[in-house]
Amino acid sequence: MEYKKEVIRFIDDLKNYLPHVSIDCTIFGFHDGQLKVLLLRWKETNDWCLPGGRVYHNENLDAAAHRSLQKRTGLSEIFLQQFHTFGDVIRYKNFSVQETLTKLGLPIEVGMEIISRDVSVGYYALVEFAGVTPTPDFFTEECRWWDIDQIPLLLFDHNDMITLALKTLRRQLSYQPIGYTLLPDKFTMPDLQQLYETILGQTLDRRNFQKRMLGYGILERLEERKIGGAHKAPYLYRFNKEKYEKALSDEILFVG
Amino acid sequence: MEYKKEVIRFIDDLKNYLPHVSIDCTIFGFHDGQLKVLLLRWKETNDWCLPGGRVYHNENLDAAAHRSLQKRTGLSEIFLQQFHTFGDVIRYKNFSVQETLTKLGLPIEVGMEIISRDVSVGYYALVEFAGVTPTPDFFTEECRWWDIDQIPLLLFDHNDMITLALKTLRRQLSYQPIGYTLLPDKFTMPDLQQLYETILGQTLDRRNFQKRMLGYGILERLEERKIGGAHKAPYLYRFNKEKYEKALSDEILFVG
DNA sequence: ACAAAAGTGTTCCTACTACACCCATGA
DNA sequence: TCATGGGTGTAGTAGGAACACTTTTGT
Repeated sequence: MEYKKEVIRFIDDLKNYLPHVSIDCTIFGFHDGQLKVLLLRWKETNDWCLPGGRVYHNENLDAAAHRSLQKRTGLSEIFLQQFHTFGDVIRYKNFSVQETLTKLGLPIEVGMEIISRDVSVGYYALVEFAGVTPTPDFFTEECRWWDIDQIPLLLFDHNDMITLALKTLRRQLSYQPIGYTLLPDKFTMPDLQQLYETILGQTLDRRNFQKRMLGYGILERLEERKIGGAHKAPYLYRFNKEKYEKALSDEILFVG
Repeated sequence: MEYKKEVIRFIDDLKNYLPHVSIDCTIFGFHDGQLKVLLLRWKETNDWCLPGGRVYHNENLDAAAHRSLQKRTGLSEIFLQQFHTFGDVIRYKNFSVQETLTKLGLPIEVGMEIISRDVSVGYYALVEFAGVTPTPDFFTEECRWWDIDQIPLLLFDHNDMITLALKTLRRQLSYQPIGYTLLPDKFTMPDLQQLYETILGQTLDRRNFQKRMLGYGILERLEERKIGGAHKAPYLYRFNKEKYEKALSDEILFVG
């Protein structure tokens, strides 16, 4: 009964959105030396997909992406970047509408909305792992992080989206700094290096990496700390926000 | 009478397209040492804009872009690249619907369609200037090239689109070769250099430029020719298509 | 013969790469 | 005390940048 009410509300809500336009977000997080992506599992199924959303009639595209992301992660200020719009007619690989609707107990009306041909604008986000509260949405009952190299077969064309998001992120790394929104406020140089190595999928020289990073002048060194770890205690660093923003807009050539 | 019939056909045709989704193309050409963009002038007005189009319900986004472009330029095989999707609610700067509809003698029904909130996918194309037959569409009566640095104030957010298209093109130049579709089949090294200089907006060293270009192994030198010009006759070159395509997909680091 | 453009090669310097030793800490 | 990881500096090298003279052709 309660569920039925929700469905009605959902269908009603659809009128408020632009038809045929959707957004999907590849949300990158970093934890335990692993690059991770936030995925959702549909109710009553074992099918996973990217978090997404729709756009209100009077809402900017970027605002819609931020709104969706905020709902899924609880975060409001995040690095969010549009990277590609997916507009093929056939975007529904690995997806049996009939089956899913039956499992969800949804009327065909909803199904038609779901499978209506959408042009989907792809965004990727870089968020601080620890600050995220994964939250499922109406269609889904589980929301959790997946290691980037263990992503299962996803619904729709979402595997392609993640692949292209990662490719774009890697390229972005070559002309913009990264890390401000992926790392906690204070972090060590090895932390930062591990992040870069994980994104790029290759190891980097410790000394050269440090030289380069410091050379860009966007880092501030604090006191020694990093208590708790074994071995020699590494320094903690923090991004200088102003200089970081400037480097972002200047598109300085970075790691390549 | 004939006009009225066309309007009816136009309105009827709208049903075949995805609502709220459009595409716009920044078509770059190169002539007389100038980078140029193809613009359209609306009937009965002095308002210019980018060529664009809509997407059929069963048509891929890229296909729609190619189709629109083909209509405007007569070219079918062109380099076409999606670069950004423009999704702000307010994309209608410099545009008085009322006034324009009156001038065009169009019913309000058409006006509503025109000003309905669209998410527009931006593409840019690189075409060979000489091969293009600029062709106006239903709403426009003039279609011609404009020098990139003399673009007037355009309708909608089309000035922003051109700016971002050029920025993306410049960046693309740093990791992909350019020129295959912008230059005629045979061209001289100074031609190619002029193209690069025009796009980048800066002069380059003749010798270093030649060394680098030849170094990438995508050019074939032909016989001396380039008849007609004064002074020493430069060699003609041609792109090696296979190697060019490979360089495109490899994303080798190029001029930066 | 001269002016204007094109062909070609070398030197210089910067920036990235590779690499080794010492220090701090927990077990 | 030893193993592990972190802090730091230097030498080598490859590739981009700067640069000059000769050749061709039309006027």
